[in-house]
Amino acid sequence: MVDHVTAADKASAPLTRTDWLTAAIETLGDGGIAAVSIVQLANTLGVTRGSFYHHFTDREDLLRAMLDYWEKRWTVDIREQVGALQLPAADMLRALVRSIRDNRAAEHDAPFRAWALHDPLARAALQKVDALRLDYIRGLFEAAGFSGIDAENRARLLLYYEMSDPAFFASRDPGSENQLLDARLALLLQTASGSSPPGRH
Amino acid sequence: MVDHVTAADKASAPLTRTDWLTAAIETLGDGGIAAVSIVQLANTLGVTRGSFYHHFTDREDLLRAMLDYWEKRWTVDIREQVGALQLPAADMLRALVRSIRDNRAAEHDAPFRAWALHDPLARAALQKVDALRLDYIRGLFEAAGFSGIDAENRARLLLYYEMSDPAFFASRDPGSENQLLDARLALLLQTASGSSPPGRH
DNA sequence: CAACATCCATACAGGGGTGTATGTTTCGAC
DNA sequence: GTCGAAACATACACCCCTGTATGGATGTTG
Repeated sequence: MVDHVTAADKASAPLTRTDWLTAAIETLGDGGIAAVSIVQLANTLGVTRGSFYHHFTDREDLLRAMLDYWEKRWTVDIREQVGALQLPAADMLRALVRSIRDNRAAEHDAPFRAWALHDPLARAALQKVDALRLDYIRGLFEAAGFSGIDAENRARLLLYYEMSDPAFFASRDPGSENQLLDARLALLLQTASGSSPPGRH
Repeated sequence: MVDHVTAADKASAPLTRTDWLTAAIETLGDGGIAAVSIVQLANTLGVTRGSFYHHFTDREDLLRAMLDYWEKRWTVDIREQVGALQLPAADMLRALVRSIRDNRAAEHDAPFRAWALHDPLARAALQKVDALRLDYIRGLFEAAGFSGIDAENRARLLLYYEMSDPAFFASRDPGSENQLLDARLALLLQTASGSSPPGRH
């Protein structure tokens, strides 16, 4: 989404390895990993497959490059959000959720998640990213005063919500969306001081 | 002599449309929708493609049948779980979560979810099932005394957790798993601090 | 036993994809 | 200007898949 491709459109601007990469990731988002075919990418880039095999050795070479790119992109983004604000944990959680929504993170890595379902390479990359995200969120909840199982639960509840909601029930009006978010954060940041439910234990 | 019409294994037991269906769904779980090819299914079933085109008109005919089967299976399962127990809502929620885990529901419909990402047919079926599930869970939270945005949030938090956790961080020891579950239900059934506790029902 | 439908095999036509080997153009360096 | 590498085109061999047309086997029924 970042690099405005230097117009490999009309004039003969020579393509780079990154041009193929970004085109492949975009195609992954549109049609899944099966749609990431060399001929199709060559068509959208306006060249033939001969160009591809100059920049990559294999199709697997491209797939690995896609995963590396995606993985590093997310580790970088995480660190940005970590270092950016110096606020109370509750506010940082709110900012994080907003950032996830604004960047359409859930929609963006859904195809990677689907890909990882049947490809060990993609699964390995995904597990790294997921672990990083959960660690960060758990740390925020711990900074907010929770610990142990409680922090773990709250972190997972928040992570899963933000990753799943756009895929499950997409596009509600932003008004009720914000209301839901506020109430949700209040619930997840609530201490166990009140009445406890009739659960065993 | 012994004509158990069960498994089309060795002798020439004629295949049914359902045999192809279940084989297709199993293949979907193993390799995704791209792996659901007629030749491959014919190989695993021990016949040629000629048999397929006797039971189905198209590949799309098979895909639609898979979605119908899956959709109806889940509506049936939901109704079973609705009518089964007559307990307080909190206990029914706990039973529901156990059922989801025991049936490996999340793992089972992950390939459908991935499929729906790039196929409008699958997406339509998935949205029906998701809406049904959320309605049911929200109803349980409303029976537990929550309402409006609060019930909606709690229902989604629980649904997303159960659908996501196996895919994100698979296979933890069952001990801490149960601890997490208890604490999570306690959190989701907790009332706002200071307000009057909700009577059940 | 003959007619008929069920179930499956075989053969053909076509499309789309990967890899590889080998030209062809373009452009900068010396 | 020529040499050579970069960037791409072309052509070939091969694989996997779909759809359709047609034929063969098997059982059931009157």
